[in-house]
Amino acid sequence: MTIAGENTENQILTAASQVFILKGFDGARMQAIADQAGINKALLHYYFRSKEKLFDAVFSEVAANLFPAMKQVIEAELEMKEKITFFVKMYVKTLLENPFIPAFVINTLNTNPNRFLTHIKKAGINPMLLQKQIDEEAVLGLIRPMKAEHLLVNIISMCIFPFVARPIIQNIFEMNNDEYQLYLESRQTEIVDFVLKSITV
Amino acid sequence: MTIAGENTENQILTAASQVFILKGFDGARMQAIADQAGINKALLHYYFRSKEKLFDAVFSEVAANLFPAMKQVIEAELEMKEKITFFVKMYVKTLLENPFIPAFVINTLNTNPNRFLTHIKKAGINPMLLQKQIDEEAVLGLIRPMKAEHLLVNIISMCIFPFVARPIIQNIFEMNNDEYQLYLESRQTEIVDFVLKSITV
DNA sequence: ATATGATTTAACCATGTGGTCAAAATTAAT
DNA sequence: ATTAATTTTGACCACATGGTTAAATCATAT
Repeated sequence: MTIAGENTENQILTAASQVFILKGFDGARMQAIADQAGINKALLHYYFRSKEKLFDAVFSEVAANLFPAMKQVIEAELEMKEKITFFVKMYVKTLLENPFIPAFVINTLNTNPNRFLTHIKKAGINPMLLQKQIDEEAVLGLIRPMKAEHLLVNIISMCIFPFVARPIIQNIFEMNNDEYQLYLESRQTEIVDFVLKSITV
Repeated sequence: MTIAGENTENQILTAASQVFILKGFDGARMQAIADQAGINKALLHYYFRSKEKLFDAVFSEVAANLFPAMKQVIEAELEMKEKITFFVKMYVKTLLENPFIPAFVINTLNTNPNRFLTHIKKAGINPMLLQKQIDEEAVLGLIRPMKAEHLLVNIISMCIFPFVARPIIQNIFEMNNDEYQLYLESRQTEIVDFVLKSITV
């Protein structure tokens, strides 16, 4: 077996990622993916039986790259404030490298919920651990008591939202593309500040 | 001219809203809209020339209902902390009544940016005013100094995100639908708390 | 060199899709 | 009641779309 097969498969996956992420499942065209990959449309069906299967492959890969890093930080051996600092900086950095992923996931989530649910395979994040740490540190007076499901969602919301609502925000605050890039980068420290100030007793 | 025309037009708009919001532009089918409205597909084209035009009509209406309330609060004569309290409660309440709108807008924004840009017509929100108020109250020591584009985005992020990422959050924290509803409601006070604690000097 | 299996392609196919049109049905005007 | 205008419909069209197939090309082993 030559590696050409694997190679083509990867070409297809790369092309499919790009098109699906940009257009969503419904907006993506098999022909567009084939063109992007520089191959015949029939080859798509040779490697992946259907559009759905191809999408699943792409989505799995994308989703797989999204959660583990998160999980890793959350379960790290760090004081909560350090953990938050580290998490936000890493997460926003990841988003800066893949700015269209969040909108893609949200789009899939909401227009094809069934398609998503098959892929959810337990994000693997254990909020109990997080809550435990919050409780412990609260007792020590390091942070104020709080529910993990609010703290975590607050943080992630602030990280992700500027990526999915970019056109609106950019319009309201009249930023050009360069300015918005700087804005996104500045949010790393800004979010950390904002959160730490809030959870300090 | 009878009002029957207007009536049918509204029927169509209502049906179109439902289908577009649920499926997005690309996923929506004219036939599905016609069925939902209980009319013939050709009637859609009689009242609105094309799918695009129909979508525009829907999107205009949806967008029109989204910003003005926001603008109103932001320009109100209230101290910042009161303003935030009022804004968050009102905004989350609005979202609870239209839980699928944010995902719909984000979807449109990201998969059909051009379609959106024609509708953007200046959200009308003037961030300068907000910044001015922040600066003034910061001098008075009522709140800490901060950039409006971070404060406002932080707040709106936390309000909206749980509506667009619902399946993920619900999965991670293992909530059922009722629990999630309560969670969303509880966020009204939770977000206010979180923000006020953060901006207090 | 040649047979064998994997890979790639061009040409097709069935169906779905947005959109059109002429005729029917309904409403309004005389 | 008759005409004219508006609204609604069923049938239809051109084209796009996901998918198939048989043949061609390529690689590999003998």
